[in-house]
Amino acid sequence: MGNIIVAAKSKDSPRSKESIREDNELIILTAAEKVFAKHGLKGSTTKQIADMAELPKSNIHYYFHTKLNLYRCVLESILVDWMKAADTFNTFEEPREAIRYYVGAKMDLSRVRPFGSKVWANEIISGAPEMEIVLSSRLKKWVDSCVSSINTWVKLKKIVDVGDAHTLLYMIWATTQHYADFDYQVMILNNGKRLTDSEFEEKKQEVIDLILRSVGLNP
Amino acid sequence: MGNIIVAAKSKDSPRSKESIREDNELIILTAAEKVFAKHGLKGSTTKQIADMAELPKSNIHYYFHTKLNLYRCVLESILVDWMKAADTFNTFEEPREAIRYYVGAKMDLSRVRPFGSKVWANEIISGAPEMEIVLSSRLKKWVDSCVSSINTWVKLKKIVDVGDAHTLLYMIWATTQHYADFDYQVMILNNGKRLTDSEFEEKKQEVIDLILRSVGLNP
DNA sequence: ATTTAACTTGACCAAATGGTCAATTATTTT
DNA sequence: AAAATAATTGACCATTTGGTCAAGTTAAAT
Repeated sequence: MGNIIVAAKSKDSPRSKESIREDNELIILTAAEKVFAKHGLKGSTTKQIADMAELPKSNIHYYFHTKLNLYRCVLESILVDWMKAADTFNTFEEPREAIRYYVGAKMDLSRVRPFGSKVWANEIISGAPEMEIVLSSRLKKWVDSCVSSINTWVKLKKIVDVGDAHTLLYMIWATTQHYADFDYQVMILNNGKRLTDSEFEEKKQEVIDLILRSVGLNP
Repeated sequence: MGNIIVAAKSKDSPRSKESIREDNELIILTAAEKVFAKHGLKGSTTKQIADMAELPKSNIHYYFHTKLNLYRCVLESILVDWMKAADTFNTFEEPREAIRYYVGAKMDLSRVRPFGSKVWANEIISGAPEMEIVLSSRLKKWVDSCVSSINTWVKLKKIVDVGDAHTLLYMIWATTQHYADFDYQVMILNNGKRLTDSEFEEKKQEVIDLILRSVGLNP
């Protein structure tokens, strides 16, 4: 994420239609992610998104038809990154490594794409009216497999008995996403200064250690 | 919270002006809390709030003047409960009891007043435009004292060295508030059924145990 | 009983909003 | 080069919105 490189307009080398569409869709998606993160679906206006994207409002409608459709596209695009991080959980046999990498990946995501996390947070807080299906199918499935991994670790006495595995999972999600969703509060309580990269790395390690200890593993 | 008892209108016993105001303010605040929780400040309409309160829209403006003012009142009223729970943290000498009671109190709050938690979550996600002062004064002060308690425990070797005490605090906040803010997701992942009271008590205990272990305390 | 103050509410309004459309420009295809 | 397709954008519109107001009703004060 971050910077988007836009080819400078020039009479000499016209941009191809394909790249125009790709560029503009990305510009709009990025702008929309920011605006939706701050104001939610209903609170965001197409005008705001257009201004953020530095494009006329009609242009937004040309590429995404309706605000609701754009919103859904934003959510979907975030989900891609989210699922990548999710995969790391099941690629490690040992709980120490699985937790370490998964928590790390989720912390990184909070750092790199905070707006995306906020859009999803807003969506779920308001009852997931647009993404209920995703939650009850794709997410549910992943969570189930994750829960059974944790239960296996408990049975093999590799970690402490945590009761319902969901509780552990929620703690991981909540704690890591806190640094994205509530970044503003984190900043204020850090004496008004945004965490530097190295500070953030420290916190990441602290979170990993806390969670490892919470399941009885010595970091 | 929960049910609001409204005196039945009757020609025989007219309600006093004072109680009319008190009743209506509470009815409106409660309705607004629900609506703001679901749609955020900008996404909520005074009409929605009026409908939820079963009062004409003009009535909302009569009591609270503007939507923004009503929103601020809702946030303030939630803060009262929030600060009560916060007090429990500093009323115990020993970390085990302090954590146990504070986490328990926050979990109870998530259960009893989920809408309030969501309104605050929305406010902070969108950059705390209305409540920045509260965060950087009242909350900051409380957090500072809380951090020094934790640091003392570390020095006295009563708990493990957790690094930055804020990290522990954020984990507690995030995990407990998850059950309010993301209650819908919790429900979906609980096979579409809302947690029963006894299930919730189980989760509460699991959360407490996880957090105690995370600081090296045996539950 | 009468005056005063507080509560109630439908009608109304200016501003903002999501979305459409037709006219124009730019690229691609034939 | 001409026809066809895609991108751009200002003007426009119906609907929704926060908020006002004046006319009515109810309770309190004299």
